[in-house]
Amino acid sequence: MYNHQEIEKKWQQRWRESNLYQTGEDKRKPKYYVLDMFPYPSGEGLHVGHPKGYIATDIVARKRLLQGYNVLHPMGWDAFGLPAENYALKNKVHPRQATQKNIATFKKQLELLGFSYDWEREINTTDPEYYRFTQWIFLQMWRRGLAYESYAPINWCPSCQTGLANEDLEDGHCERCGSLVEQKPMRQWVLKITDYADRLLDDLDKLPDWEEAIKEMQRHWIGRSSGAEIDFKIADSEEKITVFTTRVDTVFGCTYVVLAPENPLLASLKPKINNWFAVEDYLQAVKDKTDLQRTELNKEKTGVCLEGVFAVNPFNQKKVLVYIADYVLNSYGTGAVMAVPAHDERDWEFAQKYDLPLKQVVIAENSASNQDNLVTEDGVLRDSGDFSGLPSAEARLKMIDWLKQHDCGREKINYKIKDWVYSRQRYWGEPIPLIHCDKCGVVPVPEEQLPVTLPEVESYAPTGTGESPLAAIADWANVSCPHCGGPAKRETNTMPQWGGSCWYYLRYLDPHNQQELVAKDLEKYWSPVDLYVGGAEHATRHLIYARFWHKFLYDIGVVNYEEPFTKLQHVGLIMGEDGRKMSKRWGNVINPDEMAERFGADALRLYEMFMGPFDQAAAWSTNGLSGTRKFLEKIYNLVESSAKLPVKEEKKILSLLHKTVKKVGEDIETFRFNTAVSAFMILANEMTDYRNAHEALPLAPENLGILLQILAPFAPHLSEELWEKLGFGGSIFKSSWPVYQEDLIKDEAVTYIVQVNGKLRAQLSVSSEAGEDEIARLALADEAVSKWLTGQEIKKRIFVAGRLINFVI
RNA sequence: GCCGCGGUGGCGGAACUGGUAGACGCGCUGGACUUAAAAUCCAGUUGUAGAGAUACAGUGCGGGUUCGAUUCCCGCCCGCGGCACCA
Repeated sequence: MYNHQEIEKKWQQRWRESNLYQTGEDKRKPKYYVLDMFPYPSGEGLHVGHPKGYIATDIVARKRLLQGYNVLHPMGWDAFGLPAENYALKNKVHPRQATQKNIATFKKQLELLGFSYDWEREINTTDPEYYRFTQWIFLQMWRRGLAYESYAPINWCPSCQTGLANEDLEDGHCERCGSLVEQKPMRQWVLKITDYADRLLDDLDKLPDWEEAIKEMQRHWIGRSSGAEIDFKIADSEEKITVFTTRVDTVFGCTYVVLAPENPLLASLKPKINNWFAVEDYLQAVKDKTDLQRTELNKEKTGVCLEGVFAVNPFNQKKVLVYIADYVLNSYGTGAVMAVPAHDERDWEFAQKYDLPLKQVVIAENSASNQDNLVTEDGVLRDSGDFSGLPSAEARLKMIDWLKQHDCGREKINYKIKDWVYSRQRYWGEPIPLIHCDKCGVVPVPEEQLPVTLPEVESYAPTGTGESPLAAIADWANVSCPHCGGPAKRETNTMPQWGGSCWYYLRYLDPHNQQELVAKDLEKYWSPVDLYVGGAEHATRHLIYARFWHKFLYDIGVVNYEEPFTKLQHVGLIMGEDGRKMSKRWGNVINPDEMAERFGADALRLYEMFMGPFDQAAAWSTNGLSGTRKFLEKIYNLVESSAKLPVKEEKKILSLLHKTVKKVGEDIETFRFNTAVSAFMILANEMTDYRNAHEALPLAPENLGILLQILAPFAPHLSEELWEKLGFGGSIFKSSWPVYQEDLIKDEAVTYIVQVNGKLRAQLSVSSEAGEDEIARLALADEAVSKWLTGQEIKKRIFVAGRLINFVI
């Protein structure tokens, strides 16, 4: 009887006691670094979806172990962040205590599933010994001008009472709590990720083993577009309006210019504006709109003309009208556009509404546009002075040259990605290691004084004033300036959730190093991460941030490689049995502990891999889990009966075993675990059928051992147990990954299909040596084939070696 | 609107570079064992017609290329994910 509870407990204990999963350091062996995205230890514990990715990495890690690699397979905790803090607030416990408790739960759950983590290397982002280096990296960025103070309006979550980065928004709402986010001007620390935008974009091409989908998401997020800035002088004034455009070629079609309502230029234009009251009304109306209302898709465009103000097109000296309108964003480009209604959809809509003139200057063949007088694609220029007759692409280059020569414009590249708002007005995060001195300005905390630890506070509730709760701790916040010794104040904002996860994969390489974040030789040996598995939701957050920090660390010589993660694989979600996302709210959460208890961790591991393609979402089915459980029972019974039954080694099954070794090996590499599990099942079914029919086992014990070796990464507990039962001795993971034999895989007989006009009419089993003519002769002799051919002329014969023969009549 | 992914039995899904559609699993139906049930084992399970051999239809829809299309091309529909007035 297969007693999974006993077996799994026994082997988990043995693995622990023998330190089986301690990372190998034998420098003669090749290395393999397999990494999971470390979890945020929430109060709810793991549900059955979390381990899916961990099972896959565990399979790969165990296979590499059997293949003789030094395998690094660590786990840790991304434990700073709002949920722990909110939980702590509600339950009046310190976030540290809540976090510790949650980590203990998570760890226990992970151990129940039999993962091969090296717990010696466990890390925790909230450990001061860890975050001293998070702070250290921040300081290096500050020193190089990559961290700066900004007073620009930022996203503010009124419920979490903190500023947020662009990446923290979903549909204009706070990603954490769902509240509508407001714009609020306040002092913030911001990281200059835009300095790295080009490299973050271009280097994606150096990552062939990243899924195209994720790279595409990052490309869009970075959103590089190249074009030009053009200066429009204001008539009878020293002021000018600079616009950004990707379509300089349409500049002769510009019939007006539009400023974003927030554009600061408006204030200096005020004296010239004849209808200031109307303008003020409009500004007020815009202000009253939420961001969502403003960006609503089908909203009709609105705006107000600045009467009395004219902008001058530098190319033809034409005076055009100036508008303000909220379809122009102040946060992108220059906060001003030249409007070319004949060649831009938005300008076209606006011009229709306000009856503004339209001038076509690009003629495109086969224009796809179905709106009158709107041509958005490239073409050939006309009515464009010296540039008439040029194709758009060429015109753009020449016109940018012209702008440079006449000093009224320049080439310009814009990005959608914004600098990373990096400070939070909350308690449970890494303190930002800076000090404000009235005399010396911003002064870094000396590196030997790191970490700046979080102080104990009475209340970690957010203040809502834009200041962190840390500001209220006078004896922590008030310090003397490290520079001049005078009275000074600590920076009291903390770092965001995503800070600690930007470099954690480096800390695993050298987790106890007190001197530096990672020793050079260890970094050189283990980097980069060979395989990184996690959810696609991190595509434009963690994965961009981490790449940014990594490139910075490369620039300052801390790491050797420009990209941290060689291969990235995303894991599809596991949904509830009702097809909805697993959540307490729907009551459809399945707990892995309970499933492991009932069916066994091995059956659970196998089932999660069997559910479907690894990267696709799939709905949970406890019935499905009973299927992989039955499969394991079959394996158990087969091996057990080997003690009682004679062995009659069967060539066909031995061949199937070797085919399975090949298939499973390949499927693990390509993340097609579902078909690997299916291959195991086919083999087990064949063996069981044989045993039932012949009262004998078709495979000798050493061949059963091969089966166990390839099964071991999937079902480690059972494989160990049966390995021991067969008397092999020692852990199965100290053995090696089997090599399949080509000669055993080759089939002696091949099944040919016989088609007439492409329709299947018969099957032929022939020797793999047989040639085309022989097969044709055999096929024609077959009654099932000949009856379709009598009285017909065979026009053509198609032969595919090893597969089919097709007669065309 | 743009970008990406997907649509195959009652369900989850197989099918390598165009070559036996529905592997494997779940569920269901019938049978064996049992006083009975569960478990287990055996058989069946895309639809239509037929007792049956078999025939025809069939991979979201409509066309096309091909001896042959789930696979390639053109035009649509639907679902999921991302971005979204980005000039």
